[in-house]
Amino acid sequence: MPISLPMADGPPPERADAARNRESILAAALRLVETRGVDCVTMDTVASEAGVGKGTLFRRFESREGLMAAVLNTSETQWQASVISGPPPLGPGAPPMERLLAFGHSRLHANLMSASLIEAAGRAGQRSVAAMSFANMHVRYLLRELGVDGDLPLLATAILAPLELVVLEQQVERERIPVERLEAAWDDLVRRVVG
Amino acid sequence: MPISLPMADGPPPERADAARNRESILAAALRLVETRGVDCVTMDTVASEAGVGKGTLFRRFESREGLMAAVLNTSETQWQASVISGPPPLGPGAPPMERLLAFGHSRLHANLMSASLIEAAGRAGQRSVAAMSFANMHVRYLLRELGVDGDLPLLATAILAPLELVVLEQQVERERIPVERLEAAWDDLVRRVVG
DNA sequence: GGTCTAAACGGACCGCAGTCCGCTTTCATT
DNA sequence: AATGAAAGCGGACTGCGGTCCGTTTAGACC
Repeated sequence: MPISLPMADGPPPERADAARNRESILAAALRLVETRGVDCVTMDTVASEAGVGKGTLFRRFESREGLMAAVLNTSETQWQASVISGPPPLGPGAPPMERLLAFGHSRLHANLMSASLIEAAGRAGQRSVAAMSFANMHVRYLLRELGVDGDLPLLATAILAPLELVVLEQQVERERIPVERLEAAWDDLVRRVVG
Repeated sequence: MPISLPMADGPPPERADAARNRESILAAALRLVETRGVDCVTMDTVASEAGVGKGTLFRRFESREGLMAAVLNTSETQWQASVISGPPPLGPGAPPMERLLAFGHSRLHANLMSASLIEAAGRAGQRSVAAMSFANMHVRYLLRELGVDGDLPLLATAILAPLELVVLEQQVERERIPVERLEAAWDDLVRRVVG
């Protein structure tokens, strides 16, 4: 006999139809993004493809940016998994400096890879606490491991900043700088900061 | 008697009415942005306030982002002037390291100050070659002055990256980090990089 | 001043993101 | 199984960015 005690009982559970709809929306969005490309995916299309009304999309995902952030999140999660438990040097097992450099390269490539999706996710992609704060936390951990001292959270942010898409795109698309040079420059930055 | 030699004669000159319209559009946009705030300024409003048709706006400024970038450019230009010829330590006269630190602080504040406008300018704000490449050039110059060697263009980009609005906003709005701490962390970064 | 052409103009029009509100479904309770 | 209320649903509707194209105008040349 469940009695209601005066505790914070969190957000109310999701209704069955709501869950079903969310999954089918996400699946439809993922499929459409893969086949047509992000820019050609409209909310109406996703809605009709998922077999729901437009209002449902917006109730579940807040905005187009929110939906795209959710799509992006699927690949982001996979990437995080390979950082946490994948093979070295990205995953655990390699010495910290090697891990850090591998991390930077990997993130650089990942960001360029899903560039259009990241852009479409916009602020929502940035502020998904998961995305940014995971990377920051990991870098912080590696810096501590390397014996760096100082304001680690902000130092981590500082060395992650050049890997942000806005910066990368300027360099790759506008200035035609080859990726290898970006990697080398990032390695240099890290060594200066750590050293 | 002007004869037409086979030379590249650049872009054709702007017609008088076109110039007049551009100015009145820019003035109207500036005024509206100041009074109502960026987010409440629609293209239709700007058009009617400037006394021109909507088509004219888009022919002159390409897009809403382009128009906002043009508005932003007016304050950006003032800022550049104070870097080039203002009083030290931001302007010339102070030792390079002091200038560099003053530059970072100034840019940090400037970015936060015109946050909404920068966001509204979006990609157009980023890629206005003037904005980014001026800052990069200046930092490059100061680094050279300080005897730093390495890939200076990319090193400059790297230390400018944490000052980008996307990064700052995450820290200030999301993580509630006080500005003074951001300044201190940037100083620390610079000192590590310069060695 | 007349004429001719390229440039500029402007507002009707379109597509899409996002809102609103009356209807439907779920499910806890009995 | 019946019931009631809260959560969910969906599609018509709005507002804005952006385009299109028939009309107007600047200004070069005669």
